Amino acid sequence: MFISTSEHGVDAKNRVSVPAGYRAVLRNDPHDAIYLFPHFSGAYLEGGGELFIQQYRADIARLGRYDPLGQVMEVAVLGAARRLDFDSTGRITLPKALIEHAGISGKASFVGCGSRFEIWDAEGQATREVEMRQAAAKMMQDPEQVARLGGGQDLAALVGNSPALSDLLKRGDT
Amino acid sequence: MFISTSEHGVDAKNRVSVPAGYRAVLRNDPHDAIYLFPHFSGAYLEGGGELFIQQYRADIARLGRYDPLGQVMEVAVLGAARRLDFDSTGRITLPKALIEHAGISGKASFVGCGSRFEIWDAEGQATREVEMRQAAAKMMQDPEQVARLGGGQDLAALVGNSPALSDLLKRGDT
DNA sequence: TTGTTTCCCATAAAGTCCCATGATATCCCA
DNA sequence: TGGGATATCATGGGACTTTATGGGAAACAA
Repeated sequence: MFISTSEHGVDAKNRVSVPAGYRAVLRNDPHDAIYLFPHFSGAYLEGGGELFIQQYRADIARLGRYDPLGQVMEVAVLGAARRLDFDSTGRITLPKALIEHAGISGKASFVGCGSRFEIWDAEGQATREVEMRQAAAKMMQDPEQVARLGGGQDLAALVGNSPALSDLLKRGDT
Repeated sequence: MFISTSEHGVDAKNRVSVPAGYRAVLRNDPHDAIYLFPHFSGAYLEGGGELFIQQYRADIARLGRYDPLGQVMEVAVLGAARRLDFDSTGRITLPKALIEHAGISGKASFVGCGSRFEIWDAEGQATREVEMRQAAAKMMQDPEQVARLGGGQDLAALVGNSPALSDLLKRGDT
C-alpha cells in the first residue's frame, strides 16, 4: 500500500528518487517500474504499479470497444501513461510532458493514496494538504457523507467472506 | 501492453520508427512484426501484434461463414490488414494506402491503447489528446459515467479468484 | 534504364547505467 | 540509554548504450 507524503528533488536530468517505501510495494511486480500518467482532472500525475494500470485497463475493457467513455479513457489514461523503470539507485526519469503537466519545478511531492499515488509540484502541496484536512473535517459534519463512508464496520465480514482479500491482506504487499 | 503516445517522422521512403516500448511488447511474438489496418470508423490505423489480429480473427470466426456481419468484417479488417516487418533499426515501411487513409503527412503519432495501438497523423493528434483529456475530466463529474466505469474495485478479487489472470499479470508482457 | 524496395552503415540525441559521496536512519553494545 | 558503527537512502556526475533517423548500395520489377 502506498502511504505517506514525501518531497524529492528533481535534478537537471529530470531524475527523481521514488520514496523507498513505495519501491518496496512494487518489488513483487513483474518489472521493477512504475506507471504514471498526467491526470485529466488536475495538474498532477497519478501512478502506481502493475495492478494499478491493469485496473484502468480492466475498467476500460469492460466498457467494450465502441463505448465513447472507454475511447476517451483509452486516450486520456493508457495513451498518456508511461512506464518508468528505476535506475540502480531507485530513481525514475520524468518525461518532459509529465513535468510540464504537473508544473514541477525543482521539487516533487509524492502523496500515497493506497493502491496508487499522486505526484504534485512540491510548492502547492503543503497548502493542499491543509485544505484537504479541512475538507475532510467539514464533510464529517454532513451525516449523508458519514453514512456513505460507513466507518469500516464491515471489513471483518468482508475478509471472512473473501479468501482472495484475506490472502491479499496476509501477503501484505498491497 | 501498449501505452503512451509518441510522434515519429515518416521519411521520403515512408519509413517510420516504431516506439521502442512497443517493439518490446512484440518481442515474444512468432514473427517480429506488426499488423496494421485502416480503421473503418475514422482516419487512423489500428495495429498490434499476433494476439491483436488473432482476436479479430476469432471474433469473425465465431460468427460463422454465412453471417453478413462476419463477411463485412472479414473484408474491412482482415482484407485490409497488412503485416509489416521491422528493418534492422526497428522501422516499418507504411504502404501508400495506409498513409492516405490516415492522412499522414510528415509525422505519425502512435497512441497506445493497451492490447492494441492507433496511428494518427501527428498534426491532429495533439489537439485530439487535449480534447480527450478534457472530455475525461467532464465525464468524471457525471456520477452515472463514473458508476459505469467502475473504478477497479473488483480487480483485486478478480486476480485472487483467477490463477490465469494472476499469471498474466506476473508474466508482464501483456 | 528508371523507379521501387530491401538491406546495411553512420551519426546525433536521448536515455540508461554505474560509481562516488553526503545525509539520514537504524542497529548494536557497552 | 547514550554513542558509535553500520546500513540504507537521496543525489550528483561521467561513461556508456540505445534509439531515432538520414543516406547509400544492392536486389528487384517494370
